[in-house]
Amino acid sequence: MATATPPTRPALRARYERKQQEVVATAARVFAERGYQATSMQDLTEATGLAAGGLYHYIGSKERLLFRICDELLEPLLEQARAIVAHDAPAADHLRELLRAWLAHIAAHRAHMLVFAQERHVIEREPQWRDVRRQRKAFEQILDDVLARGERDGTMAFADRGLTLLALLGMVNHTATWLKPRGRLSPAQIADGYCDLLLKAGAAA
Amino acid sequence: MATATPPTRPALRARYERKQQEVVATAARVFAERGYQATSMQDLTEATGLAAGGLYHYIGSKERLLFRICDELLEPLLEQARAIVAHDAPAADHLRELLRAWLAHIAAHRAHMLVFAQERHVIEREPQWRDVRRQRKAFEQILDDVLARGERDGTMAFADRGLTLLALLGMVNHTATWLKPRGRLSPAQIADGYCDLLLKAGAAA
DNA sequence: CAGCATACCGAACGATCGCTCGAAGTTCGA
DNA sequence: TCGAACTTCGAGCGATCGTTCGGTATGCTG
Repeated sequence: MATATPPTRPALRARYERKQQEVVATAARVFAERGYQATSMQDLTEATGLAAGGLYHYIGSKERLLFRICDELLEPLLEQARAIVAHDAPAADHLRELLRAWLAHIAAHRAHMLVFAQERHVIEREPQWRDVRRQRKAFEQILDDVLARGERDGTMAFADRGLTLLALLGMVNHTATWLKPRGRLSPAQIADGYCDLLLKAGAAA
Repeated sequence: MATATPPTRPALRARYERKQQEVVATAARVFAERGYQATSMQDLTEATGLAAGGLYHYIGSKERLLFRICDELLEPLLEQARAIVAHDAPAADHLRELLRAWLAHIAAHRAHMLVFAQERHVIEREPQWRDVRRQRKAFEQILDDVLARGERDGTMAFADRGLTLLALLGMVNHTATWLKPRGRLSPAQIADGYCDLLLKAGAAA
């Protein structure tokens, strides 16, 4: 995996990183629309306005670009999730907060999310994607822990917690495919909708 | 879209079609694992044991192959769904039957399903995929109709039927990514789990 | 058995792929 | 203000892409 060449002079570092992120965001949009493999570097030069050489100055390689997209998606989400479960609150409250943060994140990084889901087969198979897989796993674990805690303290009672978690992951991940900026429901409303769905289905007797 | 060259002699037609379907099934497996765009025709010649010429004898083109995979997935599923809602039964029974048929279909055509989900961006954008989009839409409409009927006759009461449908589509589609042939839960158990989730969440007051 | 439809091969085609690199232009720090 | 660091260009690299096609072998059919 080739690396880009960031400037050593600190004064230029900020400008470099801003432009780099701009390139990543543009690439994410194009990847989401056309698919990662189906997008050529030529497509990206057109979308970014940079020529081939200029593009590689910022990204290192096409795969590195994909990695960056995944990292920009998962890292801040995981950090938010950890912050939420760090403070004391009932499991149901944690679940609602997690879902709201998650949906807001998806809304703000819809293209990133679509690419991440679309390239599942790359992420799942290749050894160099182990860290990405680990981040995703860690996030899912946080959700499972919250559901487990709800079961343990008697406020939730799922027929099958494992299946419930998988259902939740499915519905939320799927959201990226239909979510529109000016849709009928806001990300928070969607999050609450999913949360109520789970809490009603798992209402303690 | 190039067309393959099926034999006119009826005696050979059966053999041709059997082998053709074998090729499609193999291709679906490889596509699901590596991705459609990332799979080269060379990969397919190795997976099928056919040389390039022999392969094209059966498939016409790579895109045609993708189309066949989608059609093999959607057409029989849609037919089953129509048969289910054709007979008289309570909405909840229809829902359960639909989910069972759907999950069984996913289990039997896991690779097809993964490819279909993975290549969403192709299917969504290109005009020649209109019929495929229409089939998917028709299936979703059948599901929505069942939920709407349940609301109308008072046996179901969803906070937001539209969101519930989207959640359902999400969780079921996502199932293909984690379903294992010898998993803890059978397709029917998963279907029932999802069905109970919805019915509990949408239990009439 | 004659003869054509079918099955399959594999070299080769033009196009396009991701990426490199030397050079030119620009900006920063001393 | 001068040289080094940085940014960007774009022609062009070797590799690989999906596909074609003339060929041969193997049936089926009359």
